[in-house]
Amino acid sequence: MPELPEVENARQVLALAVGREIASIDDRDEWLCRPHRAGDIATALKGGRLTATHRRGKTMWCDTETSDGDEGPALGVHLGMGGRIVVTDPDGDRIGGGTKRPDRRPRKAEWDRFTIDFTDGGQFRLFDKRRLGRIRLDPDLSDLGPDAENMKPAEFRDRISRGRSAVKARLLDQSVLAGVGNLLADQTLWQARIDPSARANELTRTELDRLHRNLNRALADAVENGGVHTGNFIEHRHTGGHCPRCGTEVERGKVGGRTTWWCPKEQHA
DNA sequence: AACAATGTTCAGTC
DNA sequence: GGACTGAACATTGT
Repeated sequence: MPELPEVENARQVLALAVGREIASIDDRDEWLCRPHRAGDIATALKGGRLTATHRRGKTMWCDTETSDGDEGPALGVHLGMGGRIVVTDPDGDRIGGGTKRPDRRPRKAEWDRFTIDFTDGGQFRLFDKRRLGRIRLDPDLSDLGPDAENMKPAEFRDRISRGRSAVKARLLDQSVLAGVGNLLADQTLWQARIDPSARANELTRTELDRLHRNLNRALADAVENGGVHTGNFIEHRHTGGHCPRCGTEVERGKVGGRTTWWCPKEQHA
């Protein structure tokens, strides 16, 4: 689930945990809480509270303050491939996240990989089946490019075309710009009618601007419709799928290390 | 059983 | 040294 639109949604849920006093923390999963040892995060934050939430691309972090009111370490939260944020009220009911429908999918307790208990009885949980999410103190953001949303056209052109690799690989590179994932990249390239394998530095200015406009459009659509999976190309992204514009059967390959689908008729150099 | 999965990182190569 | 590529990572679902 998590690309920029999903993560922004998760951040808004996380914001509902701000200001609540931390009673205890379960950080026993040393894989997720790397590179800390179990208890490190609990010790650092117990008695304190989250004071603000931030997001850049797919990375979130919270400012914290200690029980003395001093500034505490930032709490980094990354959803990985399939993590979700859960925040509950004192009754244990989930809050935030738009849809109030209780999820009926089976959920195992051990899939809650990190938990904060607040003194009011509510919780913050990182739910992550695949265990590729990350919780860390003072996360290093220095390798993250600017957030993919609201980039200036010139900045987008410069950063994307700076490298010689496939344009899709540039879109996925979080140090070039932060927030685009595999689905959003395929959706954007299809909308822009650009071959995912095209060398980034060989794109014309017109193509780069078209790519940028369509990234913004795909982003806005995903935010409005509730996720990158709602993109109108994504549903055709499977064997036997057809381009919703021209009807050509979509092709599948590997670009930028990820499975890639595109319309071979409309997306080529 | 084998493979893919909406992500990141590390080792290896040019 | 930088840029780039592919495998590895842990786990689940098909």
